[in-house]
Amino acid sequence: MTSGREKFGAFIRREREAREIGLREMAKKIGVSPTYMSKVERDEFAPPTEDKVRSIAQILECDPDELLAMAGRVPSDLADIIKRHPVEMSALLRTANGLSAEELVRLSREAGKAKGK
Amino acid sequence: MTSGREKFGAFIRREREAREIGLREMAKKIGVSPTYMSKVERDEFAPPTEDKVRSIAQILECDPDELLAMAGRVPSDLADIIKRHPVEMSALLRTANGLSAEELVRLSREAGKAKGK
DNA sequence: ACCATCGTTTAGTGGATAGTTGACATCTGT
DNA sequence: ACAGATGTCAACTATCCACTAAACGATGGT
Repeated sequence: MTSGREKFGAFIRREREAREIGLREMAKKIGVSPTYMSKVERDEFAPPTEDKVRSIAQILECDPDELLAMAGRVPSDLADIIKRHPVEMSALLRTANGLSAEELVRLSREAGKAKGK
Repeated sequence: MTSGREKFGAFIRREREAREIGLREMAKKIGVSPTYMSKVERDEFAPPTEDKVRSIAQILECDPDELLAMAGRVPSDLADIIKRHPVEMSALLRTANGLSAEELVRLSREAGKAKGK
């Protein structure tokens, strides 16, 4: 099994059709050719660059971070954050790995408190 | 501080020379040509792939996460972790941004407690 | 003097990434 | 009937990326 998760292309096709946007219209808004869009939506081509994925997220009104994850990309601002404190952030992420979504939210709140001081 | 602004190439050259390892020897251990090594160390070429950066870190006995950060790369295991909970992890990282190293260590311990249950 | 070793220069390669163009069949409304 | 919009196919292409080969000049030891 490649992944239990839905593929990037399949997801955006479904969401696009749900919003009754044509493939050509979508392609135009993003700034790519319809052909390319078609191949991406059928997962025949890899997902496009970060800026285009963000643009898609905006059009489909879905979370950019989630869509970028589906695209197999780390949001560039997160990459920058990690770069500022590589050792501590790596440790944090590795420890946070395996926590549930709820626990992660709690942890974020904890971080927010430290910051708010 | 482990100088935040030093370039990848300059850093590994300094560390390599400090350990009295020849450029050719280093290149051989990593599995690249001396030519390439030379250019990388003078920051004329971009840092190599993750596996080679990790191999360099081991030879120079320095932190792989830190070296990968200097190389402008996000460790692939961290990318995977983010991918598992994109929304929560993105929120966590963005909130954690701006915290000091000490506060980040405290936060990691907090995460460890939630996990250790 | 010799030459081995050092890092460097010049020039190039093979594969991946991120797309494009133009023609094509298939529906849909008038 | 046919005009227009829909998605799709085959066939490129351009630019990076990650790296190599061969020859080069400077340095140090015997």
